[in-house]
This record gives sequence, C-alpha cells and structure tokens, in this order.
Amino acid sequence: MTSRLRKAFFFSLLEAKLDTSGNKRTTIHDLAAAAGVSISTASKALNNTGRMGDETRKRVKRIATEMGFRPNAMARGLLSKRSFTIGLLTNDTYGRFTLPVMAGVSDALLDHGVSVFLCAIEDDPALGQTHVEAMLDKQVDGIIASGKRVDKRLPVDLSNLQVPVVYAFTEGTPDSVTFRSDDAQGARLAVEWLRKLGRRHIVHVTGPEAFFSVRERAAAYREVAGEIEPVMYGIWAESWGHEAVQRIWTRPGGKPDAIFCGNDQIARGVVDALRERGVKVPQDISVVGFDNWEIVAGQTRPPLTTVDMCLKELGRQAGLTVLAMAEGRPVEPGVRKLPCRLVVRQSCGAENLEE
Amino acid sequence: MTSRLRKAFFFSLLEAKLDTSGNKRTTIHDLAAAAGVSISTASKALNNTGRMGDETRKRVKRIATEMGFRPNAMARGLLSKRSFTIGLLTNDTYGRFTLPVMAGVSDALLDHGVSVFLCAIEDDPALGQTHVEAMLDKQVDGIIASGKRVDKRLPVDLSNLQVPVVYAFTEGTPDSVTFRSDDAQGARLAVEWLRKLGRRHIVHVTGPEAFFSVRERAAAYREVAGEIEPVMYGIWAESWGHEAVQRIWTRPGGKPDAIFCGNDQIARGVVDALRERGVKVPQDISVVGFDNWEIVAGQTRPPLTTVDMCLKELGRQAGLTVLAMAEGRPVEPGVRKLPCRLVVRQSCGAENLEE
DNA sequence: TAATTTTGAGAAAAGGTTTTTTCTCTTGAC
DNA sequence: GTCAAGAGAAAAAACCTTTTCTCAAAATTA
Repeated sequence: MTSRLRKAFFFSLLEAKLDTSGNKRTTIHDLAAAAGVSISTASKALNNTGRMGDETRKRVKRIATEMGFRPNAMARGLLSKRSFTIGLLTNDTYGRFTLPVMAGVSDALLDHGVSVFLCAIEDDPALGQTHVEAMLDKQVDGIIASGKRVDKRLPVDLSNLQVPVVYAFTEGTPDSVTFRSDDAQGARLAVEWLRKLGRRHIVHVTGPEAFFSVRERAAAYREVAGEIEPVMYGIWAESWGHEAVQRIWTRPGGKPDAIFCGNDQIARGVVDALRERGVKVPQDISVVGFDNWEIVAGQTRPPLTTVDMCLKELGRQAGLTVLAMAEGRPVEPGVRKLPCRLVVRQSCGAENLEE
Repeated sequence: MTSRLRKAFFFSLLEAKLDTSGNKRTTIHDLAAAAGVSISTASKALNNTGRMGDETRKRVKRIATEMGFRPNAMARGLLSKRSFTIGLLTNDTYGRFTLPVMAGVSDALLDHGVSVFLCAIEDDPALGQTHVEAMLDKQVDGIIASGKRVDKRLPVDLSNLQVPVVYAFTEGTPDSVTFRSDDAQGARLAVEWLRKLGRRHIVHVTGPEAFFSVRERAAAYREVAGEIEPVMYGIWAESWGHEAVQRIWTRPGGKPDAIFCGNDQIARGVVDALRERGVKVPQDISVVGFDNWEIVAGQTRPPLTTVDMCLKELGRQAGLTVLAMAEGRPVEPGVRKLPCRLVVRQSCGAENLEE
C-alpha cells in the first residue's frame, strides 16, 4: 500500500464518518480526500491546468464523476468575478417577442454555462429599478434589454451600469449595441413575393404610423409594390383588419388582388372579413401577414403566409454579444439589423399560382 | 483629529490611489475604510446585528449609501449557502401557461430578494438535464417545475435533488408539493353561470379525453348542466370548434342555447362558426370558454366570457412555498387545487339577460 | 559524478462577506 | 483602589475554489 493510497483510505474513512452529520454537498475538499491528492491538484486535474501525471488526472476526474462533484459556482465566481449569469429585462408581458428572444439567448449561452434571469417589468419604472438592482446584487455578467417595440426605451436607465448592456428589439442608448429586425427587408420580401405570384394591385393595411417599424415597412411597400395606394394606418387588432376590408370594398374603384398586413392579427381580421364577403383567399386575393405568430397565423383559415423576424436568432446573437462584452472582447457599438424570412403557408396560394 | 478619523483619512487616500487602476466594485473593505471602522463593524452596521453605538451604525449606513455599496452576493452566498435564486423549469414554449406563473413567482419572490432563472426545455430530456445541472451548479435555493398540462411529467427527473422542488401546473412526484387549478370548480362556475342566465340546453365541446383536465371539467359539466348531452371530445383547435358546430347543426334534434367550451380557441371556433351560420351570440346562444387567453378571448367577436385559472396566483403560491422549503420551514406535501374565477365579457349576454 | 532541468504535487493566498471570538476601555459598585 | 460588568469595536475563522509559488524527486546534461 503506497503512502498515497493509505492517505486516501484514511481520508475516506474520515469523510464517511463526518458525512453522517448531514447531507452536505461534496466539495473539492471531499474529492481531494477521496482521491488522495491535495485540493490544488484536484482543481488542476478537473480544469486541465497545471502539471501532473496523466494517471493522476484521470483518476481524479473519474472519482469526481463517481462522487457527483460539481464545483460551487459561488466560490468560483467570487474569484473569477464572473457569475455566469445574465439578466434579460423585458416589458413584453405576453411574451410574444420576448419568449423567442429568450429561447435564442438561452440556447446560445447554455453551452457557455451561463444562465438567464428573466425579469418582466411591465412599463413600471419602479419595478424595473428593483429588478435591475436585484440583478446587480446577483453580480450578473451582463444585461439584455428587450421589449416589444424597437422605437421605445424600457422605462429604466441602464446607461451607467458597470456591466455590459445589449439591447434586443428595443431602443438602446446612442453608443450601445442594439439588435433589431430589418423591417424594410422583411416588407420587401413580402411584397416581392406577392408580385412574383403575379399580384399587381397590392394594398398595405398596417398599425399606427407612430411606430417606427410601421413607417419602415410602409416605405419598403411603396418602394417595391408597383401600383401604389395610400397606406392604411390603424391599430394592431383584428377589428382593424375587418374595418379596412369594409372600407376598401365600399369605396369606389377597383379592388386589390393582394393585401400586405402590418401584423398577423390584422391579417387574420382581413382574411375573416374577406371570407364573410365571399371573397376567396387565396384564389381571388392573396394576404400576407407579419410576425409569424403561430397561434394567429396557424389558426387562420387559410393559414397565413407571413414574415418571420427570426427573433430566436436575434436573441442568440444578443446573447453571444453580451457574453463577448462580459469577457472583455471588443464589440463594435451600433444598430445591427437582422434579416427576416418569409414563411409560406396558404394565404397567398403559392402552390396554385406557381404551377 | 482622533485616531479613528486619521485612520479613515489615510485609508481613503490609499483607496483613492488604488482606484485609479480600474473601476472595481466597492467592497465592504472600502466601506469600512471610508467609515473608519473595521470590516466586521461595517457588516454588523448594515445588517442591524451586533452591538455598536447608534451613531456609528448610522454613519456606516450613510456612507454605504453614498458609496453605492452593495454586498457581493457570491461572497454572501458562499457563507450562507443560499443563492437567493430559484429556477423555473418549463416545457411550455408559447408561454401561455408559464408566463403568468412566472409573473406570480417573480412577484412573490422579488420582495424577498430572490431572482428567477427561466429554463425552457422543450420536451427534450437532454436539454432538461443540462438546464437542471446548470441550475444546481448555480446553487439555486429551489426549483419550480411548470408545464402546460397537469397530468404530464416534465421529461426530467427531479426526485433526488438536494434542493426543494415544487410543481406548478404539471404533475409532480407522489410526495411532492403540487399546485394546480381546480378544473372541476372552474367548470361548475361556467355552467352555473349559464344556468343562472336561463340557459337550459348546454353542450360541452372540449379537447382530447386523454387530458385529465378535460375529464374533470366534463364530470363537473355532467354534474351541474341539468339536461345533459354526450360530451364532444376533440382537439384544442379552432377548427374543432367549427366542426363541432357543424355536427350539432346538421344532426337531428333540438339545438342548444349554450355551449361550454374546453378552451378559448375552441370557443372562438364555435363563435365564428355560429356567426357564419347566422346564429347570434349571445342573443340566440351563449358561449363560454376556458383559460382566459387574452389574445384569443379578447379578439373574438363578441369577446369571450371565460374561466380564468388564476395562474399568477398559482405562481405566487408556488414561489412562496419553494421559498419556505428553502428556508427549512415545514411544508405539507400534497396537491393543492386553486380556485378559478369567471371573467365575464359579452359572449353570454349577461347584461341583456340580467335586465 | 555533479549540476541543471523537468516533472509532479502540495502549501498558501486570494476573493468578499458573515459570524464568532477576543480585546480594550469605561463605568459603577464595593 | 480593586473588581466586575458590560459596551463598543476589532480580529479571526469560515465558506469553496482557483492560481501562484514552492519544493522534492526524477531525469537529463555536462
């Protein structure tokens, strides 16, 4: 029996004895004792650092697995000044935009061992402040601010924090990093698709002109729609889709052969109103939505062809960026527009028309 | 100049000098130096523990505020073995159920300084395992498992964890604490409301019989509906609502004067189908939904009267419970059913009928 | 063979806080 | 004038891990 092994034996007895007192977490101390090495050697073995015999390293790793040892993140963080934690701040209570963003962030960071605090502040500055302070107390490595509108700030000041901040789908401060979708490109995608299908008279029914996204999409529509009509601004609701159809069909003049809607809810209202009028979608008219909100786009009859803003990808990039900043890697400030993609379902009649 | 003040002066100079190197966080050490007291005194002053002069305590607190000192959660957690952090595990990607639960949890725990990790595992056992391990690494004080169905387990084993686990809107292990809504009571609420409005012939159109909630709601329907018809089981989709109306109106026999639907989507399908048939809601027939999913219930024409499962309250209670367990307070295991409430909108014609 | 390098592994410090223990005064009583 | 009590505050230990430093032994070179 070598000295090392004897020591290991002695320690494991000792530990076994102590262990009866309570079911404490196994620490690196226990691991070192069980493996018959010093704490430092155990640490180095696990982290693939330092110098030691190959056999020692393997043995420590094996025993660590057997014991189910997992290093205490707090002790580790105390030293490294990293918590491997970030905060996701949002004022989107429905989760329409935040959940996909969250999924992307989480997906990107999980591999790096980073977990995400979700903090929903519902346009309440006091609540926002409280959440931010809680996050700072928890030593988050960074914060992602997310919203439901790219031209509105969150009701909380993140400008002088000592942790990196990235904005995703919400307006950021001038010198910050901001991710948003490319609304103009998305709108072009939709309108060009309609034109490719042979549609020539395209109407744009959308949300309030006060929204930046609305203006961007409208500008793109005007740019590529060919035969242009005044953009119909309204609200983000099915009822507006209904009303818009009502207006179009009661006014004099020709009827459109396509309607490009500002979001899926409006599109759904439009489709329902058209059906009630006996206008066939997609045979008589094509309708395209925006957002790809499954629950709306998928349940519409027929299911909506719509523009997807790839929010998960947006979240992924925001996550990687805030991580890079937390690790001190240089990140260029500015607004990054991410491309949208078109999701083809049946409201434009692609299959029929392409044959 | 007293000794204490001289010391404070010396230290603050020293600190000022050191501070030029980098913008480190102010620690309790800095605070103690600035206040001219020892670290332990500073700690006790802030935590209202120990003995010291009233003046000293106040001075330390004042200086702490001035310096913007916030204790390092990791150092604190290392000692107290509490991270003031819990994990919320969910497989509900839409967030239909999880977001309200999350809001409640967060709301309940924010006052206690506890933050929430949201971990979305999409029915992927490997992903679930990874998230759970990440949470354990981060030393969460507890875990809330949440789902989209009360009779299904999350695809991850939480039974032998050394942290407390509470189940919310998902099935738990036998000896665990589980929160769920009282589906039977909710269904009774709906049907009793219809009867109170004078409806006598009530049909129940609902989701798949395999769902426990469906069976509970159906049983309650049979119990209080008076004139009973066979429950119409189907799927959770608008299309099923359409089809059900089609079936009811094409079969021989009298037509119902009320339809109690298993969820809001089905109810919406029903309402739309009725309108298309020229049957007036709520004049000719009352429709009531289940879930109170704003985006569906509110956009239906007319807006749906529906049963709200009070998921936020459910989350709140789950949060407080897991906190109690984390603090070692005794918690009785078992299934806790929380009452639902009826949200009256216009699909039952309450106003008209009550006059 | 003596001197030098390499290898393997332990000791110790650091990180920021809380808690327990210890120390130093002051004050009042005998 | 000595003691005891007690207040006020400092010192030290503890929490768990990583990292740097040190040291002994083995291997290599001169």
